[in-house]
Amino acid sequence: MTTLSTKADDIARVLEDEIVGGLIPPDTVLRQEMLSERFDVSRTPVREALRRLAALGLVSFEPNRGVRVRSISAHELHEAFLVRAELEALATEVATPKMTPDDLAEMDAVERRFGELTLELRDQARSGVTGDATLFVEWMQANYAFHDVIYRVAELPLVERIAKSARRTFIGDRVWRARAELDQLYAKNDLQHRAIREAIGAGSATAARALAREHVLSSNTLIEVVLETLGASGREPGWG
Amino acid sequence: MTTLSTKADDIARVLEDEIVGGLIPPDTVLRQEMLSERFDVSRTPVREALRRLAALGLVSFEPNRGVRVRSISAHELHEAFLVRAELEALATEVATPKMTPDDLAEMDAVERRFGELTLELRDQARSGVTGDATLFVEWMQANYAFHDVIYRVAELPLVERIAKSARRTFIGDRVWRARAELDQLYAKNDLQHRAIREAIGAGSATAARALAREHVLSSNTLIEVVLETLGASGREPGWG
DNA sequence: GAGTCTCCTTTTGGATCCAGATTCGCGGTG
DNA sequence: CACCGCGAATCTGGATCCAAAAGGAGACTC
Repeated sequence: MTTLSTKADDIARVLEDEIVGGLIPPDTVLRQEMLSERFDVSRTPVREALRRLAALGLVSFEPNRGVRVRSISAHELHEAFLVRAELEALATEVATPKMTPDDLAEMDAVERRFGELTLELRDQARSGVTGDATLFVEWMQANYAFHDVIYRVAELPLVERIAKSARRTFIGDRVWRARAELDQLYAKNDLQHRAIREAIGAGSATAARALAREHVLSSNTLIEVVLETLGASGREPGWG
Repeated sequence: MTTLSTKADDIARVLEDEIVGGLIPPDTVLRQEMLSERFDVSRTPVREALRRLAALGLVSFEPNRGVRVRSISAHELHEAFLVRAELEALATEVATPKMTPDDLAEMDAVERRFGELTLELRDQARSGVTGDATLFVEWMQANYAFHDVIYRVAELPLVERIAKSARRTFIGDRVWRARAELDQLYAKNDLQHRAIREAIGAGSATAARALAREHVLSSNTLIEVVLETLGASGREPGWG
């Protein structure tokens, strides 16, 4: 039985998830000793993990002062959506002529699931229940699953990697708290998915491309509206 | 007097340049001790630097076996061009309405310089001189300088960062050896730059966008043709 | 003679140790 | 009372040390 992975990589993956998931909020200072105790290792692999996160742009080193979780500005969030819009448009265009009937069937299945979750989520949002975030997380994952089918068919690993890393700047937790205002986004996303699916089914790469681009861009505008209504919402640390 | 930068970052920057510049060829195994001797430090900062390079995708860790400089496949190179095409198109579109007369003047100056170098390079290519690569490097830098004006005006740091990182997969050294076959690329690049400049000057964001996209894509096809004619060209280590 | 087992060298991953930088509190000074 | 300087506590960056994994040469077996 070989190790197959190094501790630095394991730690990096965990921290990565926690940062992009909003569990570790922006501007948090990560103390090396704290992390080394938590993961029960020395500071050496911790620092290597932090270097990786720094290269990914998730944290920033301030020499002799510590590492800080980077906060995403509104501008950066906007840019991330622009990047995703272009790259998902590209992936959709490339994927369209490569779609097999099986792939289309998978898209339908994923989309059906997404549609169901959308309904549930809209119900919950309208009823004003401030329940847990699990439903939202599921919905988000189903949303991504739809796009992931496209990425898989497109066979553009580099594009996929970059787009997914741009996807991460979208802090789920922050937006989740405003889910009551997201009714429009839920409905529109669902409709746009169907439109993309139909364009792909019709074999129109250019239409599918345009729809994919608009889909991401419209998500962007809605998210920005929501964040604006939220204003400078307070944020609990929930960590440290 | 503070340090302002850490050794790991310094080392990472140097290695980064050497890898993207082709000075350290793909598939090279980087021995930690060798690097620590070279930079006169211990292996600790060396490994942190390597972690950063790994996160950037320039090297890959093989647990307990070492780090290897990643070789870019033809498919990856193609993808990198696709990404650049989309993102430079986006940046050009965004930059167009923001261009001031001063910016346009700078574009003209940079483009003039690029045109001169293009002529020189075509002369050298036709004369069959197998001189040093400095002229090619200058030409490449002038080429990038043109696009950099657009990036600066667009004010999309994230887009710029991603596009430039995609730019790096283009190993200058490898293509340089085929410069005699690149006469078309030289001429076409120059003409396309002018077309982009004119579209921006005319304030047509959509035209500029389309031209920028085609510009990058046509570079791609030409590069691929060249690499194909080169076939599986041998490569000297020149290192280690 | 080919294949395999063993031992030794090399190299990596991780732990521990040390020097320098930053922070903070405390007392002195105008 | 505000301000400056000094020293301890804290934390980072880097060096050194150690265990374990991979690789390779030689002996041993069939």
